[in-house]
Amino acid sequence: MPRFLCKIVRMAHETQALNERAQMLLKTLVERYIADGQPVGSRALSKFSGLDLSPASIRNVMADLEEMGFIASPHTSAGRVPTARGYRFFVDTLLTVKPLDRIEIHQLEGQLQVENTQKLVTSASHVLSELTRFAGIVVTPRRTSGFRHIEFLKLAEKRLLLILVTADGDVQNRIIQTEKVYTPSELVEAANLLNQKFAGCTFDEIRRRLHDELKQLREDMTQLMAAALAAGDQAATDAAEDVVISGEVNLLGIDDLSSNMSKLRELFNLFEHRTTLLQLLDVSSRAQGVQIFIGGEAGLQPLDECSVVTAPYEVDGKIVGTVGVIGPTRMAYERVIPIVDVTAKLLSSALTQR
Amino acid sequence: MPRFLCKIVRMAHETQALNERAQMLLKTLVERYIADGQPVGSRALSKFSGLDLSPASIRNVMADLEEMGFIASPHTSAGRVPTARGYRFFVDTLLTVKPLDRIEIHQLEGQLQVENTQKLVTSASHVLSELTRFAGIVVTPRRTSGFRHIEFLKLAEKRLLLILVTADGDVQNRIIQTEKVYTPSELVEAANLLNQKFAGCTFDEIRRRLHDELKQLREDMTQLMAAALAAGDQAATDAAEDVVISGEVNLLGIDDLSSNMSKLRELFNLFEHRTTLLQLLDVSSRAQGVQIFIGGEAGLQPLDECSVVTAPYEVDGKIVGTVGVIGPTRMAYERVIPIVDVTAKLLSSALTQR
DNA sequence: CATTGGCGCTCCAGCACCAAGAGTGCTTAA
DNA sequence: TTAAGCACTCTTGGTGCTGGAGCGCCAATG
Repeated sequence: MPRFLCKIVRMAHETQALNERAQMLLKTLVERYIADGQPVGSRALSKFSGLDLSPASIRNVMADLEEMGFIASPHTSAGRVPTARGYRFFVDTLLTVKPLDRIEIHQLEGQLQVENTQKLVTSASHVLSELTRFAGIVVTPRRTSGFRHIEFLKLAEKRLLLILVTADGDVQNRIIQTEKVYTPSELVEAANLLNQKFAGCTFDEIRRRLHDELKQLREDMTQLMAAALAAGDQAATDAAEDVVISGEVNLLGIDDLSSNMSKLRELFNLFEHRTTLLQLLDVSSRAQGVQIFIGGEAGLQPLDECSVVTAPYEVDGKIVGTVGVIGPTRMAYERVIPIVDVTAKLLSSALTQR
Repeated sequence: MPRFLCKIVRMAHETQALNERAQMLLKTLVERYIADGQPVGSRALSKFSGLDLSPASIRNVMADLEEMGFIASPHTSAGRVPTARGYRFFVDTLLTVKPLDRIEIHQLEGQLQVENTQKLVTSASHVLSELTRFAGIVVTPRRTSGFRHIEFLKLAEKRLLLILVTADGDVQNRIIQTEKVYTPSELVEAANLLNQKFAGCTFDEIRRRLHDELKQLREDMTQLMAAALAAGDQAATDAAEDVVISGEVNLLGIDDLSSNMSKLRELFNLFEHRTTLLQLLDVSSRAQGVQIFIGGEAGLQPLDECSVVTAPYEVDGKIVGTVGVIGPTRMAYERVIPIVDVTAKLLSSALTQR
């Protein structure tokens, strides 16, 4: 039993009511529908289920399944289509995922660019979209707000460049306008002070502790410090978590989605509205392992006919972000799930090494 | 006569053949078509041209215009639609642009984020897409490959962070793996050497000149230098020109484009293929002032039903990049042109100030 | 009693057909 | 040169028809 089946909502009456045959039929129905997108009729099901039942018998079971809300028919005389609930049950208890084989994992690993965090995250998103042919999403890790090293660099008379190496090795830079003209040695002095006394602290901490020492400092130094703190603070919030999306284009080709243009537009608007997406993905980062949101389960209308498959990734055992895929609800889950799973793991190990 | 009408291909016979009346009619035809997207018939033209001609007379002129390739009819009994050539003539000699008023310019100016080059460019692209409701594009300035300041920072035993301030004030950083463990003072020494001797040079120059001095340096120093140079080179190519696009979503709503899905997909694929786009925009940066590419004029099929309006921007009088808008050929040029024009100018002045 | 075959019913997709409307081209008259 | 009239063409929207797919129900069957 794979451990990423987290949201198992296996209500008692469901498994009771769904005998083996019904489950089997639901399974093949969903599989067939995922495979070719057409409503599945009793005839087809009788052929592909491997159960050696006549269409008539199957019709009875299908009627039951429909009553229980697992499947629905678009109109009177079409085949049946899985409902969101049907998909849910399918991925939770019927789905059999085959893990990626070694070769695929190696390919995937090779495509990650490990030069720096930014590139790593971007390439992960890219790989996800390439492999699944859907949209890949990665939430960048929240930066720890502490700093490791600070440096002042004189650009012009009254313009300084503040270089800030954060605790996790990323570099931020900010231009500061000053009132006074500082000499290089003053700048070095200020930087040294900050580095020696406060390296590793958050800017809030520094501000608090600096307050006590402020009296012993010269006026101009104080100003420089204050500017540095403000800039640092801004840099910290600036580097807040963000979400990287790639391969949105792929979704244009999915006919399930591109049939109604307005839905598609909403979806793409959602992509531009990072914050909303972030909330959804934040939820997923609280759980462990692969999570699947089907249709509007996430509470966002634009995702009506989409599913989101996510998995958190971690640094040194602590969850710091989420990777995932957004595609049509009618997607090949047994393929997408291991891809997301493995990507999360590779990302974790790549980040932990550094 | 506005100076951004650069590509005036006013062949002699064209202006000769197009008497004032024909020009007037072509103008109102294009304007009407741009306004409501329907083929324009002789009746409508007679009403809106202000020429007090009967539909029958106008039909004669329209027949001429069609023969000359300025307009075309989608089918026998529809109105007429401007051809690419018709649009061309329209924007080149018939169009009257009204410049933005002061208030709009100020609004626009307020939306540009001047914190750093990256933000400036991104916000410019954003502003363009917001104002025109099409896709905004900005080619980031090519970085000058020289450097202003170098700094080494020890991350771990054998891991260094190379901080590189380029001549134009942008900061790059690279992680370097070393073989030897360097002491902080060694790092300072190396940085000082590079800063004092080579500030302002390109990395190629440094490499050449360093070659002579290499003998006088200790072995470990040489290695450090080599690593720095390699990283610097990579950073320089890495920060090569790139193109920032925003508001692609807007194009989903344009019914001219979203009618045929496959075209739309091609278009979005083009957006992901930065390099191709870059070539097109590079061409535009050779000319001065606003340039307009109509339909496939740029030589790219995906842009069949699109127009591209571009303008180069400059730093200290030297053209360093291009801003522009991609939208449907049926766009309100008299509005888009000044927006692009002003954005380019604002960007220029914002960049020159720093 | 579960399973099956058969029958009637419903709905959709595709096609042909028709009428209305819009707009043109051509011809003729002022 | 301009205008008016007329015949012609083409699109658009609506209607009606047919074949096919699939279901529900019912009775028969092992």
